[in-house]
Amino acid sequence: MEFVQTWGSIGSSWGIPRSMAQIHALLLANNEAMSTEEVMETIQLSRGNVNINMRELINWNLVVKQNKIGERKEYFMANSDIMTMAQNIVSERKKRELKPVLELLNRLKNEKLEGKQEDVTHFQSLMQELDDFIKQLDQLLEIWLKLKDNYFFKKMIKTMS
Amino acid sequence: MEFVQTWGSIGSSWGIPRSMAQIHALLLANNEAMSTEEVMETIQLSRGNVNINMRELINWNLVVKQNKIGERKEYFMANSDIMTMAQNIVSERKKRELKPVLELLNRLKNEKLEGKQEDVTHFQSLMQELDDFIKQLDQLLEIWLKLKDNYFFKKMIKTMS
DNA sequence: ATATTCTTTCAATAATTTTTGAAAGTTCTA
DNA sequence: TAGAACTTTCAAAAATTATTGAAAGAATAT
Repeated sequence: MEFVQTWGSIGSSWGIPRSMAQIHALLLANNEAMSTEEVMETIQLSRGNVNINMRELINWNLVVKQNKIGERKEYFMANSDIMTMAQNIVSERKKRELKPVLELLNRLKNEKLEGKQEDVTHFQSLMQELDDFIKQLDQLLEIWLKLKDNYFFKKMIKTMS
Repeated sequence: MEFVQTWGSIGSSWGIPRSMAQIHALLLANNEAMSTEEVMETIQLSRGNVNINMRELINWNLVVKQNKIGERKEYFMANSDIMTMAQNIVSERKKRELKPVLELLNRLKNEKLEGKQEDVTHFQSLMQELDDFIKQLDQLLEIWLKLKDNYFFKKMIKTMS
């Protein structure tokens, strides 16, 4: 329960709904799949809340539906591989937040602006810098995903820290 | 203004107050230091709001105070190096959010728990996995900070993407 | 076809977070 | 020392976001 609460408030401070993070934590901690009812009771959330956030967790690929044979009820289970979990969270937020920013930056970078030449230049080079930076960050993430299981990479990380 | 608005809503969706991000964006975009009054007028925020969020930006090392000679008023300027900016944001959030989680994980990892042996083991290995993961992420960030300007590293990033 | 069991929806409500602005505080000037 | 210029504080209000729960919708069994 303490883990569930903490995970919830961390999520919350990063812009992820508290309940969504709590449900995720509960499923992560739980050895086997749980039904909506079980989740509702364990962390005291309404049916609608669990339903909506569970769907979101499924969208993010953090949770999968499971059916038990002979039962109509749906059960849910978290993907328990942490790396995969992180990957999914990163790629989901990238999709939602990185792309729109890049579009804006590129548009503003090239837009004709009124004002003192000096100010315009300053603004446009800021746009350029931000654009470069975000792209570099994106590449770093890609590399990490590609190399995370690579022997030499792990060794390098160990050596360097 | 469009940049300010967008930066504001991105900040907001990552758990950073909208006004704080807006003020930051405005100062970034502006070639020279601005006074509280100027900020208030430009983005229509109350004096208190600007004051409080400006202080926070200073805490995060994203903004510095400046004094113009012969003037009593304080002026503010954003640190315009994007890399430094990113570094400060990362280290600030690390300080606030990473440390508490690591403490929790370590405590729970070692705590005696009641329940089925199987479940306890599952939970404890989750704690271990999360702990390892967060540490690895932290190391990756360190390496990035160390190597970001390194010629071979940049080349590697370029090659790999 | 109807009942039963389970899931989904969404308008209303609640909780949380952010923002305001007026008053108090500070610093400097004359 | 009073007064002007500026900054800080924080209780109250506003805005935003999350949650509820009852009703409607599906799917299956009898």
